[in-house]
Amino acid sequence: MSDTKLNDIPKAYNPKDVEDKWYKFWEENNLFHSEVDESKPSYTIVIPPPNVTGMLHLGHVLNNTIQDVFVRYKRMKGFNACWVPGMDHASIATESKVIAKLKTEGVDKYELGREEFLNHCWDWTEKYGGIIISQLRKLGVSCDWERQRFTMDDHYYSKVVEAFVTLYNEGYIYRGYRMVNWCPASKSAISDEEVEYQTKNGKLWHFRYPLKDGDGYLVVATTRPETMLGDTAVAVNPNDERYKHLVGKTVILPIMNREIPVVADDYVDMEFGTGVVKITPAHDVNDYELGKRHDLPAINIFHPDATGNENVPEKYQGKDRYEIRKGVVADFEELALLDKIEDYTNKVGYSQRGGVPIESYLSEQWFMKMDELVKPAVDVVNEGQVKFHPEHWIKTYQHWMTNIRDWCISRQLWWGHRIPVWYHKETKEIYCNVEPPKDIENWVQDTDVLDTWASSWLWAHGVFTNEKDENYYYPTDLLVTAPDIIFFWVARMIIAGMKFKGEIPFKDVYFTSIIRDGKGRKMSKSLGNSPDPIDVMDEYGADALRFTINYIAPLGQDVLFDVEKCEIGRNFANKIWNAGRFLLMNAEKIKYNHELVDKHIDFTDEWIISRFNDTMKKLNQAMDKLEINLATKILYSYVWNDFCDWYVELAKSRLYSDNEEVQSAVLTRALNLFDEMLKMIHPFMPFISEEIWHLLPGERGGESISVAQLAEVDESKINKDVETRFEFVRSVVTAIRNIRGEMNIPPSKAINLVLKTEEVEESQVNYIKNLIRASEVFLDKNAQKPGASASAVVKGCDIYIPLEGLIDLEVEKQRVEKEIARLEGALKGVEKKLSNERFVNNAPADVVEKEKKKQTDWSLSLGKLKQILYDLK
RNA sequence: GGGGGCUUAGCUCAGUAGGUUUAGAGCGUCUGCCUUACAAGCAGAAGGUCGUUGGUUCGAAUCCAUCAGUCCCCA
Repeated sequence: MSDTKLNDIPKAYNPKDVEDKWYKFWEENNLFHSEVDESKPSYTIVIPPPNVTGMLHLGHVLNNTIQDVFVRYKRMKGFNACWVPGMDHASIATESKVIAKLKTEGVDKYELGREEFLNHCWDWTEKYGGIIISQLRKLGVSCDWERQRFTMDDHYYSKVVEAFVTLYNEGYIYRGYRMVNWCPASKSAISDEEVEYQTKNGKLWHFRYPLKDGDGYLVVATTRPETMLGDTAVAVNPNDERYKHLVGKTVILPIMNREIPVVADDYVDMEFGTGVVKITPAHDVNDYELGKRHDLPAINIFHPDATGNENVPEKYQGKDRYEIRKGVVADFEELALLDKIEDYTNKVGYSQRGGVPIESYLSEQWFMKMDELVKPAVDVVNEGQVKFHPEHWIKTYQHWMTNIRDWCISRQLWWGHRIPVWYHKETKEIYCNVEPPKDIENWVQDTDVLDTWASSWLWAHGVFTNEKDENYYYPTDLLVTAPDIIFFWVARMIIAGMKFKGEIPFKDVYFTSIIRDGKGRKMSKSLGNSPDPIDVMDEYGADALRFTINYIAPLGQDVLFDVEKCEIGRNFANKIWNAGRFLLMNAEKIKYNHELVDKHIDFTDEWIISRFNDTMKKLNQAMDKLEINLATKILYSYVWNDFCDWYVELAKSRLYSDNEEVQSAVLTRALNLFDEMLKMIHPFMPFISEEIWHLLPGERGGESISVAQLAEVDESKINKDVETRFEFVRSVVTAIRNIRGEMNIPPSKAINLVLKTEEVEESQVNYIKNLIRASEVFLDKNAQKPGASASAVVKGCDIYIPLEGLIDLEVEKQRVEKEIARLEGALKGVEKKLSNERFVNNAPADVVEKEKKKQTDWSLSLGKLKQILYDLK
């Protein structure tokens, strides 16, 4: 019971006053901590660990709000809910940021050395890791903070290394000298998935390569002139009549003055350029393959940072690849071997993290053989053990899985899980184990670390630090993630789950919308179109942001976000606040008495109870199907339309009655319904629901709404008959409000009402009277229409409003004519159906019955309206 | 080139299982209201031949095909 007075409850809801307070309360009381409890079913979510380098953005807000809604909902449904938070070390992203920071201080990574550099990374982690976590708290997430994990935690680190050793021992991991995607910025290999293709307006340079014997030359076209320094052949298509006679001949590679052969290969596209292509096996994947077929040498021309190495002319050594490009083109011009330059649009692969064009680069790397490993992961998705929402992502997943190539898992970086492999200084023997070799002085460890995703793929079980927990919480229930990491993470987690646990990592995968700005553009720092969620929460409240983002984010489609849209959530919060305020205000004068909760019940109470149960049922169904967007709409419409617009308005007459027991019964019931409604709201808007819940009189059971239990649906209370009785009242009231509106009769002006009907109950009439502010209502089954009056027909009931002196006959005629036209149109449609023999014979009987009923009802109403119109003329 | 999504009111989107009056909501627009919970509000209204063409069906926004436009992923 609260001693808050009305004066203490502000007219408008102010989230600032309440949000921090309740988060502190939840955390201090450790309400979201979960322990193994075999007597209860678990409901587990592992957070997609945000990068330590990151700041909270709207994508996180959507993603984490969805997780929180499900966790809170399940907690309130009696599950042992556990949401494990954590962070990802984000090897390449973090390392490049730390390098950039050190650079501003004039410090170089290599001068610093591995140990020192890692210390800086840990400092960075301490500093920025905390930011995103505290930002998440502001959003109200009910994570189990005692279980917070980091991919570089000792325990997790061990699991990653163990996984490597296992796969190595089983032959899934091997080392090889191969062509990889190379990021010159981070000087590391990256995986296929870390390459992003961008369309660029470039040039196509046509170079002349002189033939060794005799006159003439071949013209090759290239988008990358600088690579010609590493050319070891030119190639043509074997079917190309233009060049058949030249196959086997030799050309002189300009600048390098190297003799290189003309080879024939099907790979060459006769349509591209001149049909002659230069072959650089060391710097192009296709050329590499072609080179292997023709036994060509591969000449590497770049240092790891994509500057020229010892294999290029001295003037280009140490120069950047784009400077070399300029130089090479100039050289060709000078040699009179530049044929022409064309504009050309092509796709250039960029390093996702490094932000620079990648190189295809030959190097020694570690790879994971994927073809066997993916099989169980393909099956569990096909069989529906792991369900995708929306389902259509299955196709994308399966397509990727069945075309998968070996995964390059080594990175030439320091921040991350170091590859547990040592090489013997003398024998060059390879040792792979969790523990370093005993005679460590004779070995050197591999300097590379693992791809971040080769650590986070263990997240679903790796976050649990003992077997008891792992067995209880794993498989987890739900993974909520953006679709752009379906390959990086989702697919690989399923692979890892099947491989290391023999079980799926999660039962459902919810792919969130991608947030765009109001114009449909991706949120990006450079565009400056990405609002800071913290500012948004400061302005509108966390609840408002949470509700809004779910309200506007349909499953599986992009969501166009504008800060102003948060008004939806803010206004909704204000509505809830004021409904509460109204009830609490009355509770100061009227006694809350739980014993009266079932007393003085009429059809409006039964109606709202019916609506409540129906809503709860639909909400449960929506949540079961992971249709959170639908759930917000169900909730919104119940709260605003049913509860506030109608039920509260209907309840007023009895709250203001002179019977204290009636007052008490109505208020008690309303407060209890409001309580249940707050619980329904709570997973979506945890702060405001908690705040008001504590102001409610009566025993509310428990210290926090967040651990209260949602009402069970009582099917027997979903009452169609009662809903019909209510609908009659609503229709009559709406019809009369329409008349008031169209006739410009202000609300302050009292009216009288005549209802010509036999089937209306006194209580219905009373509610109608109150809601339309009628001074008198006359009930008469034989009523005659008063002279100057406005009329309507609702469900066979004639409504007359005498409007002597107020009525504009012309307006009234138009009103009635409009309604007649509408009904005639509708009737025509029905009659067309009913006159179609095939419809009557083939359609299900109940459908035909329904149409017949419509015909009868509308004909009746139409007849009455025509009479009314006739009288008006 | 392959795959996927989307196209419904001025805008953003719902439309679950083909039959819910002649398709709904929010925002915006228009009209009237500071009606003692809420102007962040209340009441009312206008506004759509559901992208095209065809097919299946007694019946299509809904299922199928085609085309067009648009966005994304993969190569």
